Amino acid sequence: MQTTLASQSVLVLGWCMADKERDRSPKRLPTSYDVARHAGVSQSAVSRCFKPGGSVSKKMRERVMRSVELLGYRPNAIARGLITRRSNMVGVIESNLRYYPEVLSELSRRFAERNIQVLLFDLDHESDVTQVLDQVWQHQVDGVIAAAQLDPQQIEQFAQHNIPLVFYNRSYQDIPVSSVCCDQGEGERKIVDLLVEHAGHRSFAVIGGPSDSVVSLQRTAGAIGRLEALGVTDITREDGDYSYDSGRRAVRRVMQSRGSVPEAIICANDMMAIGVLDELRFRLDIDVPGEVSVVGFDGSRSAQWLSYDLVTIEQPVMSMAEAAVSMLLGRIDNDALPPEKRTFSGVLRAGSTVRLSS
Amino acid sequence: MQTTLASQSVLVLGWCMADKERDRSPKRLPTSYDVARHAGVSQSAVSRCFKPGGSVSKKMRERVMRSVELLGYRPNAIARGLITRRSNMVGVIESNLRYYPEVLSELSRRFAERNIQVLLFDLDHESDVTQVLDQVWQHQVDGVIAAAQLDPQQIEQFAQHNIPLVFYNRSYQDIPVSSVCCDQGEGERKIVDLLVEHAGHRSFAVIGGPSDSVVSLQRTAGAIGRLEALGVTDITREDGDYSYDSGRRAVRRVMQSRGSVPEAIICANDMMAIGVLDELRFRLDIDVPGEVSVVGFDGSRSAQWLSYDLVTIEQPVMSMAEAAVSMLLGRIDNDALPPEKRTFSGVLRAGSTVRLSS
DNA sequence: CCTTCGGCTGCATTCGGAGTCAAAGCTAAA
DNA sequence: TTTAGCTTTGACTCCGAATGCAGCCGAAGG
Repeated sequence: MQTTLASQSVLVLGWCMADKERDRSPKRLPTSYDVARHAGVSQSAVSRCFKPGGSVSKKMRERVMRSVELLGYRPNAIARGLITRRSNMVGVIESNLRYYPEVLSELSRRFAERNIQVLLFDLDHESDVTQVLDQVWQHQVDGVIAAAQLDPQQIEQFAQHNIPLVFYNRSYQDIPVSSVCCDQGEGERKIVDLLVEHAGHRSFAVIGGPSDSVVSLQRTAGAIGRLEALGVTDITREDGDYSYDSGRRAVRRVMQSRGSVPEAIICANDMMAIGVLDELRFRLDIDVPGEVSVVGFDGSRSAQWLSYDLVTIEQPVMSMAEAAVSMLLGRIDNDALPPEKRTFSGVLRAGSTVRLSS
Repeated sequence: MQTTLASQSVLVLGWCMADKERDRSPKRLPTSYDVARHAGVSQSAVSRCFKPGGSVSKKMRERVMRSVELLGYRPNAIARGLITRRSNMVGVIESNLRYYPEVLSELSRRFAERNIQVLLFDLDHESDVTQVLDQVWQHQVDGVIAAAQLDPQQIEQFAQHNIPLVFYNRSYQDIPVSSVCCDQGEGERKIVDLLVEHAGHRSFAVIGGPSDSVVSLQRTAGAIGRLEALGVTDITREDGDYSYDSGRRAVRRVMQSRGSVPEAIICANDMMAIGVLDELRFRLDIDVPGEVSVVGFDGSRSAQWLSYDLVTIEQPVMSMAEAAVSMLLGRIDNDALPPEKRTFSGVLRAGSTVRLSS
């Protein structure tokens, strides 16, 4: 239909008058050419008015801006992106959006402040990355923040495509790649020390997260490693999938397999810890912290709710998000910046789910 | 390594043959021209190979695809978008991301299935829309799902720009615009009927959400309207901001202002209801449901946790997300589709925070 | 053997803004 | 008044993929 319209207008207007009198179909946004024609200047001039520090006289700028206002012109980010090779979009790959909304929210806000848009890639499982990466390449994002596990080959692709990549809470020891992490192992060690040294516990259950989550592996490995280092041998291990329900189920299995309640239950995240708490209190009728201590990891909102008041490790989400954003933007502006790994310590949150021996 | 391959092949083929031997800087992604040259065909042919139903012979397709594999070519979505005027991106404007992650998660997943990317716009307050809209126009999204309030003028801009718009949980009675909603008023009526008719309550507190949230207004108006229709006059009103803490504070104010506990407290969302529950039980030492009934709205995950087991209205998030996505895509494919408003009923969730008189 | 028809293919153009370059305008000094 | 030196401006090209059109080729039919 556009074509029909176009040829009609050519017919009506005749060829001679305007050099390029393409018909702008009514619903089409005005382009820089439209503004230029309206203001009686060249397209380059319009473009320069939108470039910070562009060489334009005051008079020209005013004149152009008046037409811009009048026509409601907005520069077309797609066209700009094509020529500048900058889309002003970053990709955020996240696999547990529903459990960790704060992270995305913080990231998106900080990018928005800098006029950068977030293209969202939400994974069902961390293992689904492959299809998603294809989309990432196609959309020419300027950089990517990955809160999901990539394999070394995939990371290498980022280097080849020259797209900056910053991991959020995933670290790779052997690969030179930027990351912002909360020190999972250290956090678990703090927790174990508390449980063993201050609470005097000697029998444990460790409830891990999904097997494709490296963070979960690090947390459970950290906890178990420290327990063993302290000479604790009574450790029951069960896994969940980070969800509340899986925490409830896991604690049942713990009870079944060991026949009695351990002195402490260490969960790979808060959500499962909350499930464990509820199952213990409301289904198994076991008192926390009277009969068993329960701890989590994350420092999520709900951990602080009065019903739970969970002992956990708080990840400094704000600082981590800020770090991730500034690292990524730094690498977008200067692709010579070397990979950098930043690790934040989690903070032990006091709560009432651990029985401290007095 | 891919790049190495590419330049090698160029080297082998020699310079003379290609008319436009522009230097492809090493880290630059291969373009359709590179593929064309490598396969010894025209750029149009490459392009056609990526168009479903494109007119290409089997032999040609195989040949091109071999080069595509070898060079690691991926069509550039930006360039494509410029010429097709389709970015294959939709904008999602959301203001309460941290409270309602499921919605975004569901939307994003369903769009991803259809190979459409989500450009995220997260607002601090619903009132911040203006700046965000500018970004929306610039990025040439194909459509927008708005879980935030827009004013009529802003809605009109979507029409002018010919960008399909579907509201999620915001409705406008007088303006012809598409929306998917949960019937807030009906939900509250169900709740009030339960509290008045089955529980026999006659004194109420209503805790509303932030004043710039229309959904909150609809909910509180629905509740209060029904209460008055049933002849209830003892209604205390306080407002929060949807957060847990604001729920706790609000219930304190309720107690202060009326001096005693009402028979039931109706909250504009689950999060505040949970705050109310915790404050009542752990700070004010008031039994729920023994001394007061508490109800929420949303049907969020945490409402179902055993510690709360909240009576609430469950919004059919899956159906609503699916509806929103298909409505939007429908209007993107066919801009003649008229506005459509779809309303889903919420489902009353039984729980243990209401004392039913036997 | 020639024509016709349909399927493939390549050429050239298009999308909208950015940047290069040379020309034009302006100011100030000679 | 002239000229050097600077700022401002416009013409033109480019980014990378999609597509209308014309030409080409092969198969089938006369």
